[in-house]
Amino acid sequence: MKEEDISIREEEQLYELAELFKLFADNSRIRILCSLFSKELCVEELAEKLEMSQSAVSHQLRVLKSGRLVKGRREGKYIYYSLADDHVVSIIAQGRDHVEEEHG
Amino acid sequence: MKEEDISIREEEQLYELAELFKLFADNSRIRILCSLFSKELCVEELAEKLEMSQSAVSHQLRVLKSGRLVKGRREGKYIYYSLADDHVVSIIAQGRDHVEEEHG
DNA sequence: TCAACAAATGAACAGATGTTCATATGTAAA
DNA sequence: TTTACATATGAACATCTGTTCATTTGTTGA
Repeated sequence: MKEEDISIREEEQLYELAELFKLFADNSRIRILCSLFSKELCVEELAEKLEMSQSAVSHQLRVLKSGRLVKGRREGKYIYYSLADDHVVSIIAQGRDHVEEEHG
Repeated sequence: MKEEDISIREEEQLYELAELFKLFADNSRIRILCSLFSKELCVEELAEKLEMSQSAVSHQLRVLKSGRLVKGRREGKYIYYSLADDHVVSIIAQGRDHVEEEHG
């Protein structure tokens, strides 16, 4: 038996980590998340702002919600979505730093 | 014309950001990157350690290299790969914090 | 209840992605 | 140059993923 610096426990974590990064690994989802930085928006507002169909936005919000990156708040006919977590902002900021440095 | 808090310049950045996160959004690639945290490894070492084929590892290293996340150093027959950038560690660490908190 | 609107959902489709298999390239030692 | 080994690469294939389209669910106001 040989030494491993990655235990089985950590293997599970790495899998979850990959799953987390998948949520950020799509242009539509990144744009949705960034749109929610400053204020909550309903589905139609997102769709119009991002020039996506209502259906496409809704499908992606579903993905983001199941990944606990956004949350929805019903107000009458509308459901307002916002970021579920400050981590979202810091993860994106970290990535942005990397992208910016590559151009420097 | 309506106000946008996301300029065209930023749209490009968001696209690049999604491309960056794609590199982390795969279990094989995450495992390769984490294996390179502590020390550089050649392709065969990675393949054995991660129980992947030589070809699969090589294909993924190509992706990671083109994304400037790893770099290779030839030493005779072997090519030793290592992380190209400290950002890799901090991005993964940031993600790990998020994953860990979700379990807490 | 009905009409109108907002959001969610499922099926279908096209495009992207990761692996395998076979092969080519590159390096070192005989 | 030959042989052996390390790595890279291209094609093929199966799987995954994001969008569209059609429809359903849920809410409000008449």
